[in-house]
Amino acid sequence: MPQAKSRTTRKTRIQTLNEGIILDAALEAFSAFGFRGTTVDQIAARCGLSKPNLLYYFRRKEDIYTAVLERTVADWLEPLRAIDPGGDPITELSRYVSAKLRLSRERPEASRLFANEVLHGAGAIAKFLHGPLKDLVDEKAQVIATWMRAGKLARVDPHHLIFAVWATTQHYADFDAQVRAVLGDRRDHMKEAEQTLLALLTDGLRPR
Amino acid sequence: MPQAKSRTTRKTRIQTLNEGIILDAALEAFSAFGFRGTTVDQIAARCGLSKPNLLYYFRRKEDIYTAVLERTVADWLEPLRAIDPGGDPITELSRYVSAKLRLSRERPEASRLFANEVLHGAGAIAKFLHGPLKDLVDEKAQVIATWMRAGKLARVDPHHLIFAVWATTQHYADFDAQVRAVLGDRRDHMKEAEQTLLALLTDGLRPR
DNA sequence: TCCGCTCTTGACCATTTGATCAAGAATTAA
DNA sequence: TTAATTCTTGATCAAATGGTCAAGAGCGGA
Repeated sequence: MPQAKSRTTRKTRIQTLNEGIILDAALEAFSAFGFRGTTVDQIAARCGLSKPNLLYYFRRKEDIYTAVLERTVADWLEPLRAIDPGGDPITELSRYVSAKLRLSRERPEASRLFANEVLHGAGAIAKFLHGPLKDLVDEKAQVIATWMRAGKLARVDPHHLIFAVWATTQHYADFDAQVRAVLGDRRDHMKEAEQTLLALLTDGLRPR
Repeated sequence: MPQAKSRTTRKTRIQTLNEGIILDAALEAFSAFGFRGTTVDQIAARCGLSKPNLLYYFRRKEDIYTAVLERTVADWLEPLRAIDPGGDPITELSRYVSAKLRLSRERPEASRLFANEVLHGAGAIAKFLHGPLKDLVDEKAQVIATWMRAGKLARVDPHHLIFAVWATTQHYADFDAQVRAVLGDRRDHMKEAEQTLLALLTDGLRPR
């Protein structure tokens, strides 16, 4: 039982390798079908291991799920953390939008896994949401509030501003099926999405 | 088998009643746990009917699901359809945002059911997305484009503008767990949300 | 009231699925 | 090479679950 051992012993070469393979396959499966909609057999088939072999590395299906979530959630904070209080406000927020949009395009499964978890109550990541996430959001909301008090940004609620960025950017990963249905097979819609979101964020719709 | 009969015969009083009860319970269950995550027993328990009784009104679990989806999806188009080409652009779009936001607050389960379906590929509503939804969006995008050409709105991609409204408003239903975690138990955050979204949409962040 | 139709359910079935285990194969350290 | 450890899997199990069925209860129109 590698889980028990790993507290004291270093991980084997094969262990590291297979855990990675399993988590990759699990991300695809869980993000596509959800926790209950995914079977251990599916994950096993997807990564070419036998079902008992999966359960050798992760004792329970739930352990696979939480491991995948934890690996995903880590990257989630990065772009927000990168906002620089010393930078130009519009530039910093635009970079944030672009970074989140790039994540949506490059790792849509991760976004969908996260979305699915939150959508269903976020039971498995409640601690993350109330802890690290809330702390970082509060911190950056303070930064934005400072910018606003200095007259560098229009005054809106910083928290809801951050929500708006999350919503609009992750939409392209989470609601991909809907976006594709509405836009048809238009190419490169992410480029147009970025232009639109940046324009909206900085100048809004009222003509100047 | 009431389904077969209903083609020719009118629905019984009891039939109408129970189908309503079942679909209400099913909406709660499916939106909370997804299709695979919901059991027929759960729905039955929630509405006080026996499992075989549910399956008397809806032969298969999937029939319950699609029935709930159809009932939900109908309301989905309404606010967008209400956009008036003859009205003031900023006013019309602001009303659209407010209407969608109100839906998120008053019927979050419906929003989450829809979100979950799209998130997982939208297999059960593909026809709706490619048909009625796309048609209506294209129509309203034309309206918005006309407004822009007339100089009444800043020029952005109308389709992505609509996506942005969807994303930001539905976010408060779909990602409720996250919003609550970040905001704490702040009361009435929907009021602040509305102010923020309307301000962003019309004027953006650049100070004037 | 009476009869036909609708409605309800306890018992049951087949399948799926998460999880276990013992036995053997592969790997590693000496 | 050898022995200890790690890794792998076919067979199997128990529980959960979607769905069926026959038999009886309830309802509504004549």
